[in-house]
Formats: sequence, C-alpha cells, structure tokens
Amino acid sequence: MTRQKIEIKKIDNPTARQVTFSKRRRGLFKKAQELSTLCDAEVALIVFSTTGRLFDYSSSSMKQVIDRHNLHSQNLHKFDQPSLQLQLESSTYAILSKEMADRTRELRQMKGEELQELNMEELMRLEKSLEGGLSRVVQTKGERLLNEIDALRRKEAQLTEENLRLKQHTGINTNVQGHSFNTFICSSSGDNSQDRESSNTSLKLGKLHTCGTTYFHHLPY
Amino acid sequence: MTRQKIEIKKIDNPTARQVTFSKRRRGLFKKAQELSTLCDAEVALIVFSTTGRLFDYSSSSMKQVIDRHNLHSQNLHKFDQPSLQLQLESSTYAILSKEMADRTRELRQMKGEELQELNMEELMRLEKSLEGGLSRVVQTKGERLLNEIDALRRKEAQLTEENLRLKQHTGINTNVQGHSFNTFICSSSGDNSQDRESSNTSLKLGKLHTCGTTYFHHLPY
DNA sequence: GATGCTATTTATAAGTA
DNA sequence: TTACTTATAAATAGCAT
Repeated sequence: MTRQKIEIKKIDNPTARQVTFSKRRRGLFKKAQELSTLCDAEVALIVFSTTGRLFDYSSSSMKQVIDRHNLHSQNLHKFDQPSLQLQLESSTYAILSKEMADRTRELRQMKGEELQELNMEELMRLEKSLEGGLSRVVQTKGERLLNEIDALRRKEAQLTEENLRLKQHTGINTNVQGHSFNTFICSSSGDNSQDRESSNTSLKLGKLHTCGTTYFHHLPY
Repeated sequence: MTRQKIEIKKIDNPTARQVTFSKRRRGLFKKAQELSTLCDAEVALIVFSTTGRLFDYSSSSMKQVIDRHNLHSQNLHKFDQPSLQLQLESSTYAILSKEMADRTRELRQMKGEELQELNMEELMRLEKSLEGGLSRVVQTKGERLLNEIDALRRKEAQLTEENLRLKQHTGINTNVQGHSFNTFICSSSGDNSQDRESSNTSLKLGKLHTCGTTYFHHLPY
C-alpha cells in the first residue's frame, strides 16, 4: 500500500509474506485495541500464522467474548439440542436477554442517549425520573458531608476542650481559636460560631434540599 | 488521525462514538481480511458494539478458529472436559446474570436508590452522570418543542395568507383572528375551537403545559 | 443511522542497515 | 529476524447531507 500498491492476494515470496504478516499483524492488533477503547466495544481477535503460531487479543477476556459470541450465534441454530434442559436454559436465556436489552436501553436513555426513539410523554417521564434521582443523590451527598462535618466539629470541640485542660494543667497560656466549620464552609449567612452540637444538622439538610444541585462543589472532596 | 489527531480514549459524545465505531469497524474488518489473504493466516475477529450488536469475521469458520485457540490456551485450564458446550452455556449464563445484576443496580442508583453503598467519589460521579443525562433530555425536549412551534407558526402564516386570499376572492368579510402561538400555548383557558389543522399537536402542547414541569426555562441548554 | 467530502494522520511496501 | 527510512497508499476526524 505504499511505494507501490499491492494486490490483495496471497504473497508468493515466503520471506516477504512473513515480513508483511509481522507488520500488518501489529497494525491490526493496534486498530482492534483502539476500536475497543474509543468506542467502548468488546473486541476479540485471534490470528494464527502460517507456521501455526497464535496471536490473540481481547478487550476483556477471550473466554467471555467467545461465550458471548456463542450466545449470539446460537440463536441461529438453537434447534440442534432436543435436550429439555437445554431448551429451558435457552428460553430463560431469551428472557434474560430481553430484560437485559430493556435495561441497557433504559440506562442509556438515562444517560441521554437514544432519546430520539422516545415520544414527548416518555421524554417528560424520563426527565422527572432524572430529576428525582439527581435530587436524591444530591441530598445523600449533602447528608454525608454534613455528617462528616459534624463529626469533625465534635472532634474539634473535644480537642479544644482537652487542649484547654492541658493548658490549665501546665499553666501555659496560649490563645488558640477554634474555627467553626459552618462559618468556614457556608459563610453566606449569619454567625454560627456558637453551635457546636449536631442540632443544626436537620436545619442544614433542609437548606441543602432547597438549594438544589451544586452545593459543596467547592469542598475539598 | 486526520483533521485533527485524536487521543485514544473513550469518545464522550455518543453520536460521534457511534459514527467512529461504524467507520473503524469496517476498517478493522477489512484489515483482518487482508491479513488473512495476503499472509495465508487464519483470522477470527469478534466485535460487540456498546449496544450489544455482534459483528464477526472469520477467514475459515469461527468454530474452527475458536477450537484451535482453545487448544493453544488450554494449557491454562485443560481440566474442563465434561461438556464443553454445557460449560460454555452455563458460564455465559453466569456472565449474563452478573451483567444483569450490575445494570439493575446502576439503574436503581440512577433513580436514587441504594445510594448507601456508594462512596463519595462514586456519588459525585453519579451526580455528574445524572446532570449530563438530564441536560440532554431537557435539550432534546426543548428542541422537539421548538420544532413543533416552528411548524405551527409556519402553518399559521400559511393559513392566514390563504385565508386572506380567499376573502379577497369571495369578497366575504369574515373576521377571523389569528392567535399568536405564544399566546396560545401560555394561556390555559383559551378557546381553541377554530384550530382545524393538526389539532392533535396543539392538544399535545396543551397537555404538556398542564403536565407542567419547568417549561422553557431550560431551553438555552 | 449512513454517506460523501477533504485535510490530515496512519499504515505500510520496498529498500537499507 | 528486527529496526529504520521514505514515498505513497489507506484510513479516518470532523463536517455537511
């Protein structure tokens, strides 16, 4: 394909054939890998040289891909096993397979793909579902963060107290100020410096919920 | 590899990913075939798209290549003689079940359930995913609605013009008022009785409005 | 989804080391 | 066999349809 265009037919010269095999094999495997990475596809490639050497590649596991391939192609000739057991298996497989397809599609749609096949009503239902999920996720995240903050604040209080006790014991007089985490994080509103107990958690939760999406994005998480 | 060099990592845009998949898949299969022809090699290639579609190629027969591959790699697990067919099937079944479970869980999590088993990082990733999906859904909805509105406007203009012409021809002086569609959509109580065309679309719009999630607020997505 | 169109990037046939 | 080089053929990313 370069210095000179070549015809696609078996290369006569064994040496040249071997060289070409080596080069093109690499190219092929590279392309296979790129396809799987770029397009999130499952790829398996098996090559035997004339001399019988094996080269293979699989984006996941060769066994998995081959199994999956068997599944797909067995649909074309699934008549060849009168075994009842097998029949049952294949029918459960069919059911599973269908459910799988449904779920996959639903998942992709929740990620905003394949929307063209939805009508307006379904689109709105999807939107509602996403809003619901998002709101719950955001709330969970908020709760999680508040809990951590609360825990930290307790620890702060505890440490401060301990500190104080130590200072009294040693008679050293250092002035250590404890920052309120509230103030630190949500400096928007009033002065919260005196609430060191969890009582304000519920309050904050409500606030989170109301405020909606981006809340703690500036937190060091 | 052309207009611009691309990085080999999963393509974010689903549409672009699909296009690339289609193009590169062809290229890959062509190369596989060329290798087998030029170098007299035995080649098997299996590709599953993200959507689960199967594409395969084999220079001889897929079964033959896979069997040969098993021979070579069986050094690693040559103990599984009982029934290769059954083993394959039951393992595929296991794989399918597992995938099914994964997908079900992911789906539930997108709907805001079972969030407790996610750590903060996963939670944030989920949030991002939801935001992305929601934004795409909202955008699709908006585009769809705008298109309909546009179509209706055109029809309105056309009908109005025709109406005028007819009136001039017949000399009849009927007073028909053309509603602005804007007005039409936003007024909940209006009298729509004179819309004789595409009444079903108008209806849909009305219904949508009633369904009333946020309406055009999201359009600029 | 696919197809067609470039401007570029890649792959690679031949040859050389 | 493997590793470079180079001129050229192929593949393909980004767009438009």
